[in-house]
Amino acid sequence: MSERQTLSSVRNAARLLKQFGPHDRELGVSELARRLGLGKSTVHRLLTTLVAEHLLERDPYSGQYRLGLAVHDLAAAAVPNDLHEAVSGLLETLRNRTGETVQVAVLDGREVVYVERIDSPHTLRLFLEVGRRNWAHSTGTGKALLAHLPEDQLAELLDGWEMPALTPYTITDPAKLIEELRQVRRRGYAQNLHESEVGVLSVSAPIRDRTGRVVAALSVAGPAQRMQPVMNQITYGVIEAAALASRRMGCPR
Amino acid sequence: MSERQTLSSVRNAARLLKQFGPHDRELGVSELARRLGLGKSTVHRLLTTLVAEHLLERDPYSGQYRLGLAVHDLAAAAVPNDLHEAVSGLLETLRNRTGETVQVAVLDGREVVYVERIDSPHTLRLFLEVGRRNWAHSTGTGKALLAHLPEDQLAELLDGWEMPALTPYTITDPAKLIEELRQVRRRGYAQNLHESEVGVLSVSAPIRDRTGRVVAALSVAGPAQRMQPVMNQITYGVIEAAALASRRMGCPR
DNA sequence: TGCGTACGTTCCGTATTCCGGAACGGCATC
DNA sequence: GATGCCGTTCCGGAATACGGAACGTACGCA
Repeated sequence: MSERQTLSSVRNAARLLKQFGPHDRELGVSELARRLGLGKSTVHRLLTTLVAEHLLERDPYSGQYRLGLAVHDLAAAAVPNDLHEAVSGLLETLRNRTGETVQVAVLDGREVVYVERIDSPHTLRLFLEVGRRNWAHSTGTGKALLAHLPEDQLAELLDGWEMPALTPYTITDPAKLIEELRQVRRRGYAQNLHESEVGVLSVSAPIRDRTGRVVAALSVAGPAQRMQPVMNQITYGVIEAAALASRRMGCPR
Repeated sequence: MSERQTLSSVRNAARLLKQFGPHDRELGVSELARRLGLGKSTVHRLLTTLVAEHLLERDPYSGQYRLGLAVHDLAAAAVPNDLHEAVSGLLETLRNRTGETVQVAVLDGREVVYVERIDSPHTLRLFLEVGRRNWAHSTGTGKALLAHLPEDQLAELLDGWEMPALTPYTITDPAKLIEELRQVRRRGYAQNLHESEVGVLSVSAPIRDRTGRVVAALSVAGPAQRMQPVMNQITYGVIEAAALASRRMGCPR
């Protein structure tokens, strides 16, 4: 969009706010003027305005400025009400980018439930409707979710779990599943390699809420022949989309 | 401060951002113009500017605007690096307001450690230096902290805890302490009524971090004769200061 | 199917706002 | 005591910001 269509004083204010960070807790008029390339009187006026709006506050002793409480209020207001809103737009973008089915699932005991889904445009595609369930141990989303369960909850699920071998590749040994989940945590995403259905691959990454807790998993799934050649691109796209959804949920970077 | 000293377009931008909330996830040009009493073209320009700065984003389908990811980045930047920064200024204000000693403590096993302290100006005052420890069961800060421990951690502490009776009023029965802690949780603050030292009262409230977890307790303490007549005011001030510190830590309201 | 309403976008004239340099007082350092 | 840097205030100039009008589009209703 054209620079002419934006408000320079508002952009200056935004740029000023973005100067603050973990290593820049407090800043003064002159330092901000230097960083922003603005006059000191200009910066002084910006600061006064932002303090009036509680986006900044001034330390009465040092005279320096720092981010104010209204910033937290905005962040709280920015957090979506639900998962659907958090992934809004992200699934379409990823489906358009990869050409494959994109879905979001949550864990329910030893199963995953698909709560969001955008289908691949290909005729050959997975056919699973929202609300459908599948075994957690044999799907990418399931492994992405199991991997981030608290240890006691995972142990409780594993106790007495006779995992069905849906294909010759399905992990059915609890010890092997635990090792697999350790790998999932290590690299940040899960893969389903013919484990729920021969000929089907998927990549999944966790979506976290503002406390960092995993609340869902996002995945791309499709026929092995189409997925295999572009696994790296798909993996990257899944991780990026899940990270964006997490950030929308207020999860720190 | 004078209105003349602030930037009206920046104030408009701030007011616009504050229109968003849990019940106002997405807003359009005309609705914002109505709410803000501004022209639609003015609002359109504000929106375009804020989108450019990623403080807002626009839903490509509905055309409506919502808060953007930069808001979370600001909130993350707003969270103090440590507790000292979170309470900066709050202790002086509360001490000046109440005239009594104000302190912040953290829990260490069955003891509290005072990490911040502003002394009362009165000659008759508590004399405890930063770093000093005290029994958690007999202090306001201790009870405020114990009250919000996970149940298993509290049970572990209580197991085998022979609580010294520092005064005739000290709670030494674990069952009574548990009941007392339940009261503390219910009303949101703790009181020390001659329990650590006869003649000394205190009021404490918890400070929470961005996940809501209690990380410290803030309190006002002083001689019973001075504290007793103004307990309600002191209680209110303590709760308010602790809430402010919590909000600075990024804890939702 | 046509009409009315509301939305968002663009343009342009006007005047208000915003910018920044200069000057100043205060504080810290040498 | 001098110097340097900070933050604050003032004021003149010019650029920006405002908002009304006009327009196209979309939607709902009869």
